[in-house]
Amino acid sequence: MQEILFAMNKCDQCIVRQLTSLKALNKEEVIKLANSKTTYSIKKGEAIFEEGEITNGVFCVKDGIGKLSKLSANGKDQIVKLVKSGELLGQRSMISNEPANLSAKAVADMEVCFIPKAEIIHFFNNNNQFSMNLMQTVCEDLKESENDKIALAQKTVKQRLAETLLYLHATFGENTDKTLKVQLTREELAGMIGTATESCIRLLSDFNKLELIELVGKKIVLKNVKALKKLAE
Amino acid sequence: MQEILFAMNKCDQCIVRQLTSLKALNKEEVIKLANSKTTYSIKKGEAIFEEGEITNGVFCVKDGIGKLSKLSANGKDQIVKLVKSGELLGQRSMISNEPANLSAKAVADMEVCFIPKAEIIHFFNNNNQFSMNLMQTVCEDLKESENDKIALAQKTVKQRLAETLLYLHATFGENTDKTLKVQLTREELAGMIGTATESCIRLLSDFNKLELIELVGKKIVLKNVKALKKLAE
DNA sequence: ATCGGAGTATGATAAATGTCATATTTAAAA
DNA sequence: TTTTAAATATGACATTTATCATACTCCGAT
Repeated sequence: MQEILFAMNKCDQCIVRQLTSLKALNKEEVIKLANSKTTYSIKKGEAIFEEGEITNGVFCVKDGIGKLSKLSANGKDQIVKLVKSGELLGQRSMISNEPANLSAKAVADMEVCFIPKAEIIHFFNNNNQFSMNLMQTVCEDLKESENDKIALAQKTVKQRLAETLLYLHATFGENTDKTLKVQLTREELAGMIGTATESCIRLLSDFNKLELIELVGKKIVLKNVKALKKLAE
Repeated sequence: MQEILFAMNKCDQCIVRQLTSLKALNKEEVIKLANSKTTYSIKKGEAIFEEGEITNGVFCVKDGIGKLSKLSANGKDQIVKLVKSGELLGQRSMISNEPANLSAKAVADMEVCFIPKAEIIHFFNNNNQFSMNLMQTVCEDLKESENDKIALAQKTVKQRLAETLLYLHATFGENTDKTLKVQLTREELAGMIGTATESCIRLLSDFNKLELIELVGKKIVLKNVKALKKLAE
């Protein structure tokens, strides 16, 4: 009994459970979850899994920021999505029974929990609310991806940069000195908007001169959110 | 009894059932399906649903070809996906409980069946194989969308055009005169690859001169698939 | 505190793509 | 068959973006 309570608490108090499909789990299921999960610490720059790897489960992000990316033929690392606390990683390839299509790496130190495939499938088959939640998460990802696709096809690099800076600000917030909390290199930022690193740097310079942003060393401060929004359309 | 058999046949013999998540349904469920579905004929150019509409169900494509697209601020219609016989439309927004993010229009005359949301949700909650199939379909769409995103971000218009022509050929096949079966206007083709109509026309001209394709009026014949594949990388 | 390398910045130039104007062709309607 | 509007094609040019070269700057390791 003591043990069960202990095990349960391990997941029961985790913030992630309030945010993901996992919120649909009942007490019994949470105990099952707590007993099968494994926790990992991932240092900035390290990989959680690599493209082509078979993961056999999903990773739950407890803390930190990660990027999902794919190395393209020309050697550029295209960032498809950033993930933060409360998101699941590797759901898609697990459900499709395929090796990972993307690599997952830490952009800031991360804490993640690994949940084996068998657990997820069990919850999926026995808890309608859970399966619906999971389904909705994937649908949300799909919508976002489709909208990104449209932006990539129709907006200029400048617009996409403005949009991405606003996204980073809205999603990950700022430090006390107003700089963006996610600290991506210029190369990573270029990889998010789909452009060359130099083009990205050049446009940041332009934005700086126009006082839309301020460059504090390698960090970025958004100075004129309204104008950035207008620029992004 | 006579009636039940009749109703059942209506969906039981439909090819679509062999291709979609619907293949997991049992006899009883197929009868339920047959009794609740509505069949529509959509003429080329007509809409099945428009962006922002609440559909309250999914559309099953029995025949023909459709496009999912979104009108962007600059007035261009970005095509996100083409659908053919055996695919479901509107699953995403139905599951997310949101108005449609995209418009669905016929590119060639279509036959579609509408299945009300209540039916789908019922199958989802009571048939694990169905819910898993549906989930896998959405995951497949997500993977495709992510890969499209990478292509848009990293490939040139020329590469994307080659890639798209190969996709149209592989997915929809050719007529007896070797021309592509899907007949998109140059504007639609431009909308698929995310470029200006004139750029698309110009590149088609180039491909024609290089004997990679042949332009037969408004129709297109792929003449050198190998070279196109190489071009697309 | 200094050094060295990665990351950032900027210039010069080339290449890709968009835009606007205008001609030509196609296919459907009269 | 002729007519006509829409679609396709092409030229001229502007703009955007990539590429290559080089310089600068930050920050951690020594």
